[in-house]
Amino acid sequence: MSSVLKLGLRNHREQHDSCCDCTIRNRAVCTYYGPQELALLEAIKFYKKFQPGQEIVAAGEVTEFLGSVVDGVVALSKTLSDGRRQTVGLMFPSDFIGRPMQPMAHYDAIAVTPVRLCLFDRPRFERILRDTPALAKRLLEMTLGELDAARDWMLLLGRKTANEKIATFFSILARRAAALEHKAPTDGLVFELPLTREAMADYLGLTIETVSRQITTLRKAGVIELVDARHLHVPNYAALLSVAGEDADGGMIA
Amino acid sequence: MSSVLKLGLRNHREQHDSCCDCTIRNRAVCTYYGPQELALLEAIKFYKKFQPGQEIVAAGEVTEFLGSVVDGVVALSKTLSDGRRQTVGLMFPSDFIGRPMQPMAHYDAIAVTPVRLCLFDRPRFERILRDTPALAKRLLEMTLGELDAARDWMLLLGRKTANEKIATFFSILARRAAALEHKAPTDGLVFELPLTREAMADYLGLTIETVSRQITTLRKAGVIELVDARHLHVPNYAALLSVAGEDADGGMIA
DNA sequence: CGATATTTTGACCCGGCTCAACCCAAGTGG
DNA sequence: CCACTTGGGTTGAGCCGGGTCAAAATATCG
Repeated sequence: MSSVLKLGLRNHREQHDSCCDCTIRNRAVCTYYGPQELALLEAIKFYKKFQPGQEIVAAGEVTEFLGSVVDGVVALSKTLSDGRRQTVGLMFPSDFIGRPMQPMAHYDAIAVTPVRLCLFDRPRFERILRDTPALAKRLLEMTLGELDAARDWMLLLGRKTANEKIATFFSILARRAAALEHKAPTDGLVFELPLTREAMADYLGLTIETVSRQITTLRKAGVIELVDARHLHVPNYAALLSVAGEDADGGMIA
Repeated sequence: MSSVLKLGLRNHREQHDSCCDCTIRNRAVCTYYGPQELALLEAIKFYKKFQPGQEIVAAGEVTEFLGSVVDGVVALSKTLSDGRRQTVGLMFPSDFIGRPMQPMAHYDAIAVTPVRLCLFDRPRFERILRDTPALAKRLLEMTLGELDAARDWMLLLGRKTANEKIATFFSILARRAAALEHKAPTDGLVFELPLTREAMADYLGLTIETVSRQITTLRKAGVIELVDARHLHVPNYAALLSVAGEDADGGMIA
């Protein structure tokens, strides 16, 4: 219930690290910034850690801060009054959390793994946003990317079968894992599933049981292998893509 | 198949109208522009009309133009290789079509009613975008709005029942119709359904038959009345919202 | 007016949900 | 060290909402 982005947590700030050797330096909002512009953000940034399952913001709250995911995975979710829940976005390192120019949060943000955020005070960030076009441009670029990803996900939610949903999700994780090592996905790739079955179900518009059953189905079909419940081995990436219903490398981003 | 935004249609341009008395002057990308900035866009804009069902762009095409919907409704859709189709956005007057900084279209755009677009040559528009922060700001604002709408729609696609989907869609159209007359939705509101049953099914992640059946169900429950197949009467807006599963006025935008 | 598209309705089926049991690994406390 | 929780994950049995297939009813249009 108590949101940490909401109010007065300056006391809990982590110490500064230099932006220059930040792991997300070339992918986050600050990408286009040169040294002196970067100093503007560096001056107002602070880090904050969250435990798995911890709520970062709740829908409807007024947030005082916004910023980037540095480590870990954050789920953005919406909930109906009777408890049905849909995750509308998974935020990985370098993704930006919080909506500029509109302080009220439209969705819950929950840490699904241990998370570290690089946060900025909202009014100060928005002033910098007004004054430096490079930041505005990058933010527009990232938002357009999010929009494309959201629309890809709409196709998945509205039209794909449970089996295709799981395969699509795994193929995206595989691509992401390969990209982190600066290469294309290869056969034999092994990567971690950062989500519980429940978080996967929320993201894919399914139930836990269906997620589990479809994973079993993919396993028995030889499309994937489970190292353990949280580690996946993809013997044949093309086969996975084909089950996912993507032609070649069909557009998904996040 | 042949896309009209793609190439060399300068010959088919409609005549200019003044931006000053444009019907979408205060809501489109140009909102924040003063007279002299507006002249920049005015100089390069042209109008183009489309018939219902006509394709405006196809996914994968490189588009030479982008711009605003002036009249009518455009559906943005994605299609799987076996033909399953999901509409990922409905664009109404003042909405912006086309992705700056990335010429390849990610989805089909199809006119669902007679449509008039106000178009700009891509390279020239992007130059203006670089040079005038007001445009960039407005575009960011609109894109963030689209992202919120897309995520709301993900909740609908992933978690709502067919009945709730239809009711939600109608409540949004009701809100939009009321907003056009600058007032809140009132009981007794009558408005047009601009979409065929098929287009609704594509948007809601359903089949035509289910759409038709659920409309009948809502009618028999007294939540809506059909003036004719394309005109809806809402005797009790609160009842409609309640069926839609929205608390009070739950956040939906487009 | 026939011709063609759109919408509605009916009968049936099946994929994914519900409910329930069970498994397993990791605490936790006596 | 073992008994007991606890939280994730898997599996099974049965059901039902929405899909499929088919046909009738109702626009829309030359």
